[in-house]
Amino acid sequence: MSPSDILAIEKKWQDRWSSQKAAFVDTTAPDSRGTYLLVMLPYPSGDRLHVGHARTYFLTDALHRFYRQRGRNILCPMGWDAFGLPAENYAIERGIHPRESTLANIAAMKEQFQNWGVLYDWSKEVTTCEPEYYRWNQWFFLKMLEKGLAVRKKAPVNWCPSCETVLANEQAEGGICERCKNRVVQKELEQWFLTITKYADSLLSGLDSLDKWPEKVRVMQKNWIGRSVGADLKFDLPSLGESLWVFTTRPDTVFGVTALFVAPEHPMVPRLIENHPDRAGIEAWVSKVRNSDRIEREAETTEKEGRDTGIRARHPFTGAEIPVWIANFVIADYGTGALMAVPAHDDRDFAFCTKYSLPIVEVIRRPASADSSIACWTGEGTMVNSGRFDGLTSEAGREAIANEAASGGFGGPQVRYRLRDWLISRQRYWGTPIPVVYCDACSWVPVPESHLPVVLPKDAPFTGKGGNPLTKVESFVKTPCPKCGGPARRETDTMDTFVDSSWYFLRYLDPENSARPFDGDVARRWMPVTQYIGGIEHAILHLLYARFFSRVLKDLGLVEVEEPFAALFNQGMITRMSPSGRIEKMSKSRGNAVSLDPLIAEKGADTVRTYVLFLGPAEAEAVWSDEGIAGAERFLTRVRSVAARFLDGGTDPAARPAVADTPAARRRHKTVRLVTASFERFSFHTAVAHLMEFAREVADLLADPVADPGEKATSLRTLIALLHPVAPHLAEELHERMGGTQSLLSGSWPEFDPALAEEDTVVFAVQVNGKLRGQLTLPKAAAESEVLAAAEAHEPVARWLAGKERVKTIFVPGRLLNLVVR
RNA sequence: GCCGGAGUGGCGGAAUGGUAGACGCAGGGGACUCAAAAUCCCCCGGCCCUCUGAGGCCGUGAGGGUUCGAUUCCCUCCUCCGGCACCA
Repeated sequence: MSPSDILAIEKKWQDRWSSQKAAFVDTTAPDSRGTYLLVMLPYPSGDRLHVGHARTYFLTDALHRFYRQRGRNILCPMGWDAFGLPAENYAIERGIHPRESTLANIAAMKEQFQNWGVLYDWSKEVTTCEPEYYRWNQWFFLKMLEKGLAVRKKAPVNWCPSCETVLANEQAEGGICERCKNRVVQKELEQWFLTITKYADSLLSGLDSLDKWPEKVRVMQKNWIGRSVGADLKFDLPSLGESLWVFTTRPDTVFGVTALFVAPEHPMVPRLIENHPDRAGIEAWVSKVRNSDRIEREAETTEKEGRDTGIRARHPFTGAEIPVWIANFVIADYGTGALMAVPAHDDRDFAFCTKYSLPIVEVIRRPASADSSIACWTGEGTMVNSGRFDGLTSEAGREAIANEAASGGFGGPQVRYRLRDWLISRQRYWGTPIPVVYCDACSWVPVPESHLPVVLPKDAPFTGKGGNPLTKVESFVKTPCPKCGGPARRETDTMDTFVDSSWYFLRYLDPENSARPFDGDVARRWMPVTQYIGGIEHAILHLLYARFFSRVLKDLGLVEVEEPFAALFNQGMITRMSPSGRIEKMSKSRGNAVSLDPLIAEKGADTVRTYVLFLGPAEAEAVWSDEGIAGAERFLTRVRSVAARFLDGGTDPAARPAVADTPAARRRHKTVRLVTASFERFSFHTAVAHLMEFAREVADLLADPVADPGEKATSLRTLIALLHPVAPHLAEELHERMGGTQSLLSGSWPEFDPALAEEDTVVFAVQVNGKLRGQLTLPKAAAESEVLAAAEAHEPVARWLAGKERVKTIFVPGRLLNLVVR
């Protein structure tokens, strides 16, 4: 068959699947329910999708088709994460409006999906940059405002000078902008936040129920949430008539406190230094620290620095006077932004106090077994120099001190999280307008629900200068105050695009709904998502936000489930040798991407799909090799020629086997069992391997002139049906030529008989002292005595038994006999 | 540093307590062909042997352990990859 024939057949089936709406599911029908298979929605980028991207879609499609063949009612939708910075930057560079380029990209990607033969229920398509979608972002925002879950507050935030916007904590990990990889700087700004921290405990404990999520992702989320158990303690500042709160995980070391450290951003800093003789010098130092970039400031290697405020605090237990310092390493928005320094038992405090010659007091005696050369003991031990607490273990001490603080009214047990509130304001055009109006008289006022959507104005000056183009669209900015009717200004910040992806899977279920974001009853029947598939890069960001949204929606009474994704699968990335000589993630910018379109035009989508699935375990990284595809190509060619030979031979394609139990039937049943199990455990590469093996067996069977015609036809039909998830075009075509009148997509998966799926004769391994000494072909059901008799009569085994005393015999039915001799 | 994951032929990998290397790539040999391509068949971890065999020994990062039997379970170590990292 020529390449053009192959492509023509692929086109024929693609057209047929799409015209017959093969993937359509009526989710809104009163009793509809089923399996929800979801793949992370793509960002419609201007670059065409390459091989590295395709893996997710191919394996999702294989599952989708497999489950359809097995008769499940399965929903697999697709949509577009259409807001985002690249489109806006493109507008600045090329003068093409983001909407225009985005819609063009969507059309191009959709065509690619069509050419790959991947099936989606396009009637559910969601495009997040459309007002019909983002109006519900605005609606959720208003609901969250009502509930106090959306708040405007001043906080230290990450500002990316290159993207000219603030970023959420999750999007500025390690002080690097997640998008452009530039360094971010700290700024103190008033911004909109979603109070994800209110759900910290629920987000953490919910992880335990996600037993079908990769352990890795759960651990990453757990660490990100960062729950710490300890105590809050109050230190009075008698000279100011105020007090300073600290959080510590080690209340047992409280008697070793020799200083308090506050963050340069701490609100009390101005008061602490107002009477300091070198106030100007300290202020200069504070602002220098505050303006430094995060990566520099948070690096562990950064030199610890501080300034003594001159203010003294009173130790709540000893009454001692201890100095209050401003320290550069104290993080403002963690805990209380202040901490108690215990240099004897904390490495950081030790480094700081040594540098500034602050006293070091040991209050935890290390266990006798511990290394005595370590200057700063941060482990557990026994309390000493701690008054009446002496002798307590660290563990008991933590509780005792915290309780003492509680009863004394100067603190108590406390749990703190590393997680920060989700900063959603973005000073960019291409996003969901935040539905708020600023009025001189009324402060900020929410846009009334009835005025939604606040539509993003089409015309905006994309100059790349002077920040957000939205601020320059007067017709958008100027608006009457919804409360007093006076002149007011609209909020020009837009929402983080992760808001869009936090609930799109709910909109898929009911995309036409114009009265509500989605129907609650539909959501009740289709949530949670049965299987979610996507890249590990979203382990924290998207998956955490979506889990947060689900909780909020549950509290709003819109959904019933707290966890939106029952099972998660992260496919491994595809790598390839770069021009630099390294094996790297496939990407256009690294110059190692393999374009899909030409490859498909040359070899057909089925071949590319088969090879990509065959590369290796789907969850592991896979190295692409240009030569390897030959194997997939040969395999499909063999299937074609085997089928052609059969069809030319004039045997009835619908024939059934005359006898149920034949060696060929056993191989067939076994293959069905193996391939079914492989798909069930996402082992696509072994599924293909079993199919390759079976294709050879079928070829041999068809070449056998005396074989049962019914067996031949059935084996070939089985091969075709099993091949469908991997190479659907070829499978559908051969199925049709074999007389199939209905698509393989509906309920065509072959059943297997467990009794026939096992070989009836097997090769028994005979071991002597655990070493293989012979192989005996015997009935699978052979009893121990039969195998033993055969083994003893078997010369190579007998040789090892001669003159030895038999100590023990281990028999594994159907597998092996091990004779232990002395 | 802490937390995950992984180390198996020339290469991708299979086998999760029971015959290590399924399936495929690359390589070698053969058939077909005037020839080539394609296709088909065979071989393909290393070493050893005057019993060339239904032969022996070694072999799944290294070392130890449990077991009749370990790629698989346990301990120690090495290497690589990923994540987090001044969060008190």
